[in-house]
Amino acid sequence: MGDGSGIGAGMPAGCRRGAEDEGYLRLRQAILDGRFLPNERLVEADLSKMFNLGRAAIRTALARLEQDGLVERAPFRGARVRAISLAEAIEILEARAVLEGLVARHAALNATPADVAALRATLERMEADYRAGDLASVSEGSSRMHRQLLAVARHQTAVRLLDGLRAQNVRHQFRTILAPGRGRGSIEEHRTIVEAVAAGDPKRAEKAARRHVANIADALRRIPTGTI
Amino acid sequence: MGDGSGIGAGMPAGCRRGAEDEGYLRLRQAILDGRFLPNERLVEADLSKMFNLGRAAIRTALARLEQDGLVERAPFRGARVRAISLAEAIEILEARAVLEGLVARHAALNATPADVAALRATLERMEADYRAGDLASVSEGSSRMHRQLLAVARHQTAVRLLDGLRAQNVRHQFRTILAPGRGRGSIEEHRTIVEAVAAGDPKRAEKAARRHVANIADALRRIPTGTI
DNA sequence: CGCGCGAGGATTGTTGACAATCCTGGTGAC
DNA sequence: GTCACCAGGATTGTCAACAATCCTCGCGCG
Repeated sequence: MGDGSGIGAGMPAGCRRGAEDEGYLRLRQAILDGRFLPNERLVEADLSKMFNLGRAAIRTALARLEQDGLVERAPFRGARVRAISLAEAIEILEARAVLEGLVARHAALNATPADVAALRATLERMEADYRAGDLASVSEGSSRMHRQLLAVARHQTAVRLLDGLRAQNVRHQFRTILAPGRGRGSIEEHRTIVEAVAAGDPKRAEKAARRHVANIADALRRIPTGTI
Repeated sequence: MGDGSGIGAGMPAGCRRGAEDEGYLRLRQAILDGRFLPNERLVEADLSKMFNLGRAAIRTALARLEQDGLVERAPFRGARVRAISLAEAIEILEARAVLEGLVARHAALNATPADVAALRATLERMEADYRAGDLASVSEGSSRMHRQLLAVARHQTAVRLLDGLRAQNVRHQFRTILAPGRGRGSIEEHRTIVEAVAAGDPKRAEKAARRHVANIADALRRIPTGTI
């Protein structure tokens, strides 16, 4: 079937893993992008047609996503997007807080001057975006900084865990951005982390990162039971 | 080979999840029990015969175990037990340290008098085992206490993450038990945690738990490159 | 009118066979 | 002797069909 060719059009030949992995990655991204609602059923046949992949590939992708905590599966009843309650989102943020603290600590220990420069550049861009009122870009900058810190920390285990956790509460993320006044504080918190990393102060870096994520959790707690 | 121990013969019909889950659980347990060596190849056909399960069930089990970080899979080259280096084991312990700290903090906030009594009972038993020179039982008691703390903390996310992490460095675990003098110190650390939880002091409980796991990591660091 | 209940459709779980790919061993040229 | 190279076997990836199970809807009964 030539139809399969259309799938990963933009992908270079360097794609190590076959269609199986592709199904996993694309389905995961689809869930993260909100193209499937929480509790929406994920019917294997539908997904198979939608992604032009065999049912087997879809099936293993669903198994892996279940292990990630992104979908739920019941024996003969199929898979559905796991709905993450507010309480669970807060739990996830609590776990993220301590892990991001660990990352910041290691980042402070390992950062080179070049790393610090890159972090500062990201921070400046966030400030500019904030002054321009572009909150979406501020949020994106925050993601970027987290990724930079992960890279600097050189801690594969923390990377793996945080990837999973960040994916899980991506749906609740946008709420915190809208919290009034949160933008300003968020940038200050990022600055504190960067400065601690720049100073090579692991304890302060850890504390700052923890505080930052804990503040996000508090912001979530403060927004009671808003719809979706 | 009687190792199969009579496949699923004794299982009542009450098994919630189908054969698929059974394959996952049994294969996982087999890896954790060391019945497969690190880097050993996991051939689907062999496992299928060994566990009397279809190749499909084995395949999804392997996919899930890969997501757990217990096996590695390459596109057409099959799966093998992931070998966890000493460096990675230390990373995992670092992550565990902060997460167990989180658990201890929540345990201190949630513990009822009955919970505290149960924790103290476990501690006493560990002391008795230690005085009797039964280090294996001491280690088991330590596991038991961790499980109790998880139950008291009521933090599903932390439970999930720690389950995965503890499974991963089960292979390196036995080394730390043998570290000279570690047993005594370990029991003292457990006592510190329990007392902090009993006092309802979250900060102290977190610190104590972190310190405890950090000490295990240090013990690992001190044993250089011992074989296996 | 409410409710157990069975038939039918829909969906998943499983099996077997086939295609695609990788690894191993041997062979020949230089 | 060493290296490129190519069959042959072993193993995984994929597909289509079948069996098992669940959910829904309509029907008869109290």
